[in-house]
Amino acid sequence: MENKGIADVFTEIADILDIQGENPFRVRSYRSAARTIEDLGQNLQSMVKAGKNLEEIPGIGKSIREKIEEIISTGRCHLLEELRAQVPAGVTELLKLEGLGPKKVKILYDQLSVDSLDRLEKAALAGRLRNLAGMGLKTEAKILTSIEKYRAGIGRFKLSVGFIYAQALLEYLKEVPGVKRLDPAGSFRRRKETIGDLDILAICGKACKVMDRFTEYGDVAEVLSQGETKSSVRLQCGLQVDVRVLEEESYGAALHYFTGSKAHNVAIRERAKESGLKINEYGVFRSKDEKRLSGATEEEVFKAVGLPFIPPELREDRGEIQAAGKDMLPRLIDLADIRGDLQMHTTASDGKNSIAEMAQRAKEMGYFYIAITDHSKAVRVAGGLDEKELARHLKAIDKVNAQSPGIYILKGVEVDILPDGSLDLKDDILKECQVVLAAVHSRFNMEEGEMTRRIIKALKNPNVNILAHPTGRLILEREAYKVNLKEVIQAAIDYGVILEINAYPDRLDLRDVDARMAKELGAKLVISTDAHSAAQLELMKFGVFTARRGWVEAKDVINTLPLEELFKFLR
DNA sequence: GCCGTTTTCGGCCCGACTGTTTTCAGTCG
Repeated sequence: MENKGIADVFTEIADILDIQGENPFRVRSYRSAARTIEDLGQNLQSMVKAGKNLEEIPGIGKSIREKIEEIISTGRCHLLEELRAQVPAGVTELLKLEGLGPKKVKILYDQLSVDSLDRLEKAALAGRLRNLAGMGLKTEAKILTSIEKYRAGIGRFKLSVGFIYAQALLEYLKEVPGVKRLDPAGSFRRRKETIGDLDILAICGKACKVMDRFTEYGDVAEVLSQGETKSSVRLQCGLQVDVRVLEEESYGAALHYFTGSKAHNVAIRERAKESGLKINEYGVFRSKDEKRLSGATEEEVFKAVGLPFIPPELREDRGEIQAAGKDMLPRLIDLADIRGDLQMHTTASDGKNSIAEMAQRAKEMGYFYIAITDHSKAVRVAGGLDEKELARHLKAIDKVNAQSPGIYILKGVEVDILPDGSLDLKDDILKECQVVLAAVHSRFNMEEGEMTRRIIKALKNPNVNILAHPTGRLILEREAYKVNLKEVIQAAIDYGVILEINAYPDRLDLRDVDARMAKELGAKLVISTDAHSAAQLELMKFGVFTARRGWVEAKDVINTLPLEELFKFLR
């Protein structure tokens, strides 16, 4: 069983216990265990096999450890089966509806036997909800629209999509008279790969009409709530946006609070409590007399709990608070550290621009080098190159280099890893390349052992320099193929292969937690855009965000190096 | 259910907005 499957078991247990009105802290324990497991970066099954004591993982104690072992050895969880007999799965699904929480779901199930979306919809349409305790006409109508939205699959958005909407909205709000400051917070500011909504904080002068102007914004489909300090809307695309107006003196506390993550905030506030302080979105207060101590900047908030500033990307309660406490936070890589881009495509395969155009744009961006890495022939849909075509293409690169374009162009290729682990191009031509990326583009549905052997076999080829998008996932579209990533990373280290963080916003592969595992195991990384046009070279920032979320430093990443030193890592 | 520089028992983060309520519970972040 994969970690995700085990995490799902605990999420469902938490949902059912929540509906049953069980001790909320017990519920929280299951939820936090589920989250910890999903973020773990290491396979629980392998950990158990290796005799690791799971109770050393924070948030996992005796009871949950036993259940994990039960799930791994039997594929089942006794507690969950017991709970499901009391509350069917269709009931927990109702929790996903906006506006429905455990209390209302319990009432619906107990009093109307509502145990599915369909039955809920029928009950609402028949007007049978309005007479239940705590519900009325509005609740009934709201539930119907929630069902509709849920069915339409409105959910999370890729970070890159968030960037587009955030930029436009911030431009608009900036123009509102009286607005002094605007900052996006939330998962957007933490640069999470997907965002559920967009939080924007504002400082405004007196009588500023920012809330009115916000809810009048042209792209608003629906105003969800409007208050003096907080308003929420849903945009046409389905993205929810919240704007909060704050006082200058509490802006740092609010920025910290609304940047989250929730788990990070809880941990920080617990830490504050230990030293007799209370932290909320308005500031840092002394617990005993509520005296306000600070809160204008985030630095003040961290300082109050004895910590240095923690970059937003790290705020996931994945050890950053402990690291900050020991003054051992990583010095995270910055976009400015990047000196070149080592994966891109041209018109020779499926790109939109020529070698020279790619080089020109990269030079304008201040890069010192790029690698041109078109596809190999197995990727037919992308117009992949065969040996002869690649040979001609490499000559074309030589030609552009010879015209002194002001940037060095490495000759490269993205060669396909065939199902048996052999490469799609002959070694003779691969030897002519300065950068060989190897990547899987077919047969994603192999079983884990087979896929792991396939990739490791490819890494053993001495011509291979980089393993591109190592897990093959497409965010919100396609799961990663099954592979033992830890073994792959170890093989990459053994054979001197660099692991890619693919910056293309649909991929971000390695993921943040995987990149962190790779770094901690001692692997070297490269951040590349996989650009299919000159404009897409700008996507590098998304790869850097992912690296930062993975605790990656500039020294872990080879394309922060000057060209001469880069060559040392390219066998 | 988890956890421990006050604790192995007794805590466990905190506030805004909505809708259904005449003072608050539920939901959300």
